[in-house]
Amino acid sequence: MMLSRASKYAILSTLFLAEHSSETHKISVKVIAESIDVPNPFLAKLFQQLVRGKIISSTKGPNGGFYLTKKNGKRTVLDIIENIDGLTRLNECFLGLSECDGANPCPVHFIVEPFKNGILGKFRDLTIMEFSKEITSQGRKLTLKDITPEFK
Amino acid sequence: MMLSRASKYAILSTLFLAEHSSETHKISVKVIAESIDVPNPFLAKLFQQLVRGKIISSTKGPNGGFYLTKKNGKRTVLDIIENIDGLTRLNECFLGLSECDGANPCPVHFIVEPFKNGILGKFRDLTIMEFSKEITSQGRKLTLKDITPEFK
DNA sequence: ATATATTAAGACCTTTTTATCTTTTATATG
DNA sequence: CATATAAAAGATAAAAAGGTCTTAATATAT
Repeated sequence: MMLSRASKYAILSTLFLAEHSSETHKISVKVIAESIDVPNPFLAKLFQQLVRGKIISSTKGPNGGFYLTKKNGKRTVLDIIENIDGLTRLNECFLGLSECDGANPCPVHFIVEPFKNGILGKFRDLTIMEFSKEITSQGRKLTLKDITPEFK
Repeated sequence: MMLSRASKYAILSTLFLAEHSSETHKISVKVIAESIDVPNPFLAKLFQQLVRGKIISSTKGPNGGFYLTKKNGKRTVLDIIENIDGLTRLNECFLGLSECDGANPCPVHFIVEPFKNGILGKFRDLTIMEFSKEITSQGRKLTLKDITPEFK
C-alpha cells in the first residue's frame, strides 16, 4: 500500500504538465524538475518511461519538451503508478501478510480497506485531466514552491 | 506513510509474543520466524534491537528465548515502529511533499489524513497487550500459516 | 563443572531504489 | 544547411534496505 519515490515524482510531474503544458507549450525536464523539486536526471528517466507508456508526450529540439495530448489527459493516475511501480506494491497488505483479505484479515485490514478503496477509486476513476481540475479548483498543492507566472 | 518490511516483521512478531509467550514460556527466534514466515537471521537482528529498546525481553541458554513482561506489554505498536523505523517515514506525505498539511494540502491530503489519524490512534493509544486481545477476540490474523497447538 | 541451547554482536553480502553522467538522435529555426 | 536545443538511451554510481554468517557470551540443566 505504498508508492515508490519514483512514482510520486511521476504523479506530481504529470499533474504539473496537466496544469501547465499544452501541445503549443511544451516544458523541459529542467523546468519541471526545478518546479516540483525533484532530481533532474532522475525525472528525465521517469519521463522517458512515461512517454513509452503513452502517458505523456514529448518532442525533441528547440521549443521541444514534454506535454499532454488530449488522449494523454484521459489516462489515469493509476496508469502512472502501474507504469512506474507496477500494481503489486499498491496491493500489498499494510502489515505484509501474503494474502490478507476479508476472510483472512490482518489486524488493521478493516481500517486500511476503506482508505485503499477511496484513494484507489480516485486514482482509477478520474482522468488525469479531471484529477488536475479538481486539484486546482480545490486549492491543492503539487509543490510548496512558488510556481512562477510563466506557468500560470 | 509507510512501514518498512523490518517494522512489519517486528510488529507481527511482537504481537505473536503477546499472544503466545510468557515469562515462563519463552520462544526462540527460530520458532517465531517459522510461524510468522520471516527470515530467521533478519528477525534475530530485529529482536536484538527490540530488546535494547525494552519492547521485548530475552534470556539466553536452554529454555531461553523471547517473551514479554507485564511492563513490555504496556508498550505500544507505535513504540515498535519508532524503535525500528523512526517516526519520519510514518509522517511523510503520501505524495512526498515536504510539508504537506491542512494549510498546504497535497492532492490526496484530506483522504489520507483521516486514515492516518485512525490507524495511528490505534497504534498509539492501545498497549500491545490490549491490541493483541482485540486481535484475537476479533479473529484477526498475524500469519496465514496454521499455528501449531503448542502455541494455543 | 560441563555440555548445550539460545541470544548478542558485528562483519559482510545482495538486491533494489535512487541518482548521475555521457553520448546519440531528432527537430526547429536562422 | 548549420546550429542550437532538447529528449532518448545506455552505462555507471551511490545509497538504502533487506538478508546472511560467524563468533562470542551467557544461562540452564544435568
